[in-house]
Amino acid sequence: MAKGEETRQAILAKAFELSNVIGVAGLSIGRLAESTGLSKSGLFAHFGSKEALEVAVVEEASRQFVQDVMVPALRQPRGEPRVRALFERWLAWGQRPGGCFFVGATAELDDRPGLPRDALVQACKDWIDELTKAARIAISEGHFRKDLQPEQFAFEEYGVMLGAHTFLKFLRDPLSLDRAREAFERLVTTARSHAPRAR
Amino acid sequence: MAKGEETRQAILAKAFELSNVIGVAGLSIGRLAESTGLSKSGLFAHFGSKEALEVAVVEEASRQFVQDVMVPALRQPRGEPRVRALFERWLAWGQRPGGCFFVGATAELDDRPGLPRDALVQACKDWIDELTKAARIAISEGHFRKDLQPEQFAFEEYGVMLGAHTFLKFLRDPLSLDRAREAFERLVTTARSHAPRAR
DNA sequence: TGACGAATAGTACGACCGTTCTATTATGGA
DNA sequence: TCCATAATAGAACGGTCGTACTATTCGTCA
Repeated sequence: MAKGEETRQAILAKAFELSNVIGVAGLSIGRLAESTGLSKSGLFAHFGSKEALEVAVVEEASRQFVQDVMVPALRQPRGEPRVRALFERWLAWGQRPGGCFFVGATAELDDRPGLPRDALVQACKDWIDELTKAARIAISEGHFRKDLQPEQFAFEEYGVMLGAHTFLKFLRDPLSLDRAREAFERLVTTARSHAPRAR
Repeated sequence: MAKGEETRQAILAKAFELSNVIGVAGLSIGRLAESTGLSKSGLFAHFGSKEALEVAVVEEASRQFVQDVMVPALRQPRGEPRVRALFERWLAWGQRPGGCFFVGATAELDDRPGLPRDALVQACKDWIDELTKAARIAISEGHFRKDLQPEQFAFEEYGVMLGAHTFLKFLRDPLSLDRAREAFERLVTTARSHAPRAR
């Protein structure tokens, strides 16, 4: 009883680590079995199907994301400090070996309907929702202007994260993090007061 | 002589169409042969290897991108109009069935060194370079403020595009395009005059 | 300690992958 | 028109994939 759950967790930890680099769909059962020291069929028995394994990996990634990014950031004071913490924690998360798991998995699953996709969509929505809520709190705390749209703020913040990821992991631009932080500062600055309506 | 080139082009057109949905790496020679009506080996002979086929597909995508996005946008007047045209043309490009080819391919190839990755990196850099140049011209035309960093502008613009793509194709958010356009307006607005340095 | 059930290994299957080799067909210039 | 050659087809290869079935080993509780 305890033994099975233990190895299952060990498999998922390794699976998440590998998925970060190869991708969720790219991860094969044979490869995963080899790097965990289990037999192919022994490992397979824990999940029943490749699809179920993928769902479990997405859930494992979500678990780690909550633990490494969300929880510490939500311990910061309400308002702008928390908004900043969410962003900085994500930057650190995105600098793992294979980059951000969710960004990589998004492209793999966006045109492949099924349970893994659904699980991933949910995880991303939860994250965006957290960004939105943090912005909303910053408004109510008086840090951000009252007519700011929290959803729009989250959308733009998410875009900065995606840009940072691409410039860092794909284009290998050493200025990636600096540019992301500057973009974030501009985002926060115009969230505090109205952007100039020039022309 | 002409015949070979003709079918090769027909193959690439179909390959690009399929890649847009399944991905560059996900596209298999057998599947591509079937949907072009050729035999597997007959098709294979045109490229010599899967890797060479992938490179050719990336080049075909670049060709179409230049034709559909870059050329029409570069016909617009120098300065802000051209910056706007580049953005709007990209939005239209990203609304194809499988979304933007390059965004999808980026995630597939970012951790897989090789010629296809190199070709894709070059294509993306060319695009970002074009965004940068357009911003630089807008500065020299007096549309954007003199101390704007064109590279930073391009980074942020690229981030908005990535966000639009994810919200549209993955999260299926119907407000995606509106949010992207609003983010772009904020970008342009703060490019015209300094953002307020509150605090 | 013994036995029962959970956990794991072993093996095999059919499908598809990229690739190679050889044979056939189509094309275009002398 | 004929023929060298380009273009395409066909069959087969070793490999890996996900999955099913059966056998063996192990952990746990009476």
